[in-house]
Amino acid sequence: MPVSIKDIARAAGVSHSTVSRALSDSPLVKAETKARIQSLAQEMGYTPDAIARSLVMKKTRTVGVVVTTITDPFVAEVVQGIEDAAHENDYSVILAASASETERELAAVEMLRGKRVDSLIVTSSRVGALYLEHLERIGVPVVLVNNHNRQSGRYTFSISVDNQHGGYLAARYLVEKGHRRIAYLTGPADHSDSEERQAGYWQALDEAGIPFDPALIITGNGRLDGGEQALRGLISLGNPPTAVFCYNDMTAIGLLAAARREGISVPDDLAVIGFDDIPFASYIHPPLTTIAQPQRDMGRQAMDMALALMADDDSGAALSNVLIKGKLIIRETT
Amino acid sequence: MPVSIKDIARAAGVSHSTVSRALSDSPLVKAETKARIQSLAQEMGYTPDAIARSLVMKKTRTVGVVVTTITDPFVAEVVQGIEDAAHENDYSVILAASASETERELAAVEMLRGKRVDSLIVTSSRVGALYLEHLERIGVPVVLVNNHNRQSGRYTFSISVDNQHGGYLAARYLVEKGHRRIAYLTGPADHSDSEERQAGYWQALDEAGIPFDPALIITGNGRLDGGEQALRGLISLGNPPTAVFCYNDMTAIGLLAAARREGISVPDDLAVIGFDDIPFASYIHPPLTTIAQPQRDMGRQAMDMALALMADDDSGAALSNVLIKGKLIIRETT
DNA sequence: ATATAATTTGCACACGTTTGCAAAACTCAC
DNA sequence: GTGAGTTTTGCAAACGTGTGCAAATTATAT
Repeated sequence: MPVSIKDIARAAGVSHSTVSRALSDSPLVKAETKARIQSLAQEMGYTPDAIARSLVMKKTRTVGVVVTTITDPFVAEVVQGIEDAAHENDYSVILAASASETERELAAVEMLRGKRVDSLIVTSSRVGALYLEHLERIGVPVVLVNNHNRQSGRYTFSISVDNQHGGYLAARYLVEKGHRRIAYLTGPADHSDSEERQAGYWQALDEAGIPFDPALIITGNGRLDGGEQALRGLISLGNPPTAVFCYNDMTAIGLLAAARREGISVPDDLAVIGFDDIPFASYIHPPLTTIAQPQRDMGRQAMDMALALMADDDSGAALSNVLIKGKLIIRETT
Repeated sequence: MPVSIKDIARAAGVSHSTVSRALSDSPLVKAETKARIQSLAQEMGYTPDAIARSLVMKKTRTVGVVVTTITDPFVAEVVQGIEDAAHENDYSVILAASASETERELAAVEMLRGKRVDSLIVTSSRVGALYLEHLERIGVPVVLVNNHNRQSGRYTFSISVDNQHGGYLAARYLVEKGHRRIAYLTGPADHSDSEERQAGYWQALDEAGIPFDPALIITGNGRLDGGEQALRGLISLGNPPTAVFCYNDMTAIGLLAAARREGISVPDDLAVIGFDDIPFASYIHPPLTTIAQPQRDMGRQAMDMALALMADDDSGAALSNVLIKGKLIIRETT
């Protein structure tokens, strides 16, 4: 049983109220008793019970973070950014993974609601108006990472890369390099990220007057194995592409590995471009051309946004959705 | 303001005790009122306040997980394993990163103590008896991942790979391949993991009658850039090694990238072996030879151990430290 | 109809904090 | 030494739950 404020009170011969005040350095308590109580608390090994405090304060100083999987390096970077900013502001982070299953995602949100988190940060979930509604039900500020929300409510904002712009950048670059048959290797189904990147891809093709070939849209899952398996689909095509724009770097790296195994040389036989610029991207071979997102910084910004939203003052009022432009990083797979 | 048990009581015309019992499906309340209350709770959008519940129950159904950085794929896998097992058992996870700074690690533990987590899982921290003492101070079960603890107390257990054995396996394999000058590229200072792996390396060299050359111990940091920078130190050696055993895969991958840039061919000029078998290991080129740990499963096991320790029955009594043998996975960097 | 047993409900307290308000203890001036 | 003012302290209520125990209601047996 941890030592409580009452234990200290008993030891010091004062009321627990006085102890409470002394420990919060209130001017209402005499300097010497304050000192006495504080050192007493110290030696008794007192740690304030955040649970009890939360109950009366109606603040938990905790944010809930829901991710698909922490195993994706992009997500990991974002979460680390969140954790850094949270720690600096004395907040803590409850992590929940959805495994991209709607049911589990909802369960996570419900659990976080029960734990009375002060705010919710959700990264690349399967979106859906239906879902946003559920999010708002919990009644705390919500910030979406890479889930641009059009109709931001009073308390839900988003910070995301401009997916369409990024997709456009990637595809346009491939076009400039002379490619005409360019495939898009998608992320998991129903993720808005993937759809938006695809829209940018279309835009670039369209602009270049390249007709759209539905056979060039290959379904992936955003993971290494997704990219790996996708290669088959590509080479089995009668008229295979000369370049592939991948939903993310993981997918691209999977694709690269499969290509090498099949003796397909990159970038000569097949150009590959990714999305995210995860730390690994520059360490693999050939180093991956990609669209960079400031991942860790996006995490920080998401947390900062949540902090502003949670603030009592009106610092949340000035907020608006943040749309970050990704940067094309040219390396050696294109 | 979320709806409370009292709100429901008022709406149902009963006392809050009855509502409490009805919602926990107690046999003490009449079937029909129970049903009425339950559906009422449903439509009023009630979510039990875990904070209040924790206060009286003295259980938070929460575990604290402290890691160096979630950004390390090995750590991410372990944490995902923990999260999976936690979710299945209706536990939630508070994540805290230490950035390998002792001060921050201690702060994390203190914060988790304040939040009254039911248990603590700590992965690859900087160990130290001094530190373990701090861990025990919090008064909840502690399970260490990859921090073999010799003197396990009643409530602290560890699950880890047999680092020395793994290091031995790696170095012995290099010896078998004919290498005589084998370097060890360490992890961050003061991490016991690294020291133990190094001990295994020594053992293998010793067994092979290879004299120990202190110049062949290069300091890394367990990250990509650490491996990258270490290459300089290696090639500047008058009598450079023909093989390197790296503390972990990240380090190895960093080293590989630098080697390629310097025109050093792997494995011909330099053989490289890693540790962990992170998902990327088989996707890079050349695919990395490494010592595999069942990362995700270790996470699950850690959580299971914590669950047993937290159980009221004596299922924790049968526990002992778990030492897993790593497996040598031969790929193409050796 | 009455006594008794069985079921169902509510009262009150507890968990560890914070805080408004009143009471107590000091301080100072006269 | 008395009074007013100031500082310091403690009482009590509150936050949202769970639960032992007594009270109230209902069912059962005679």
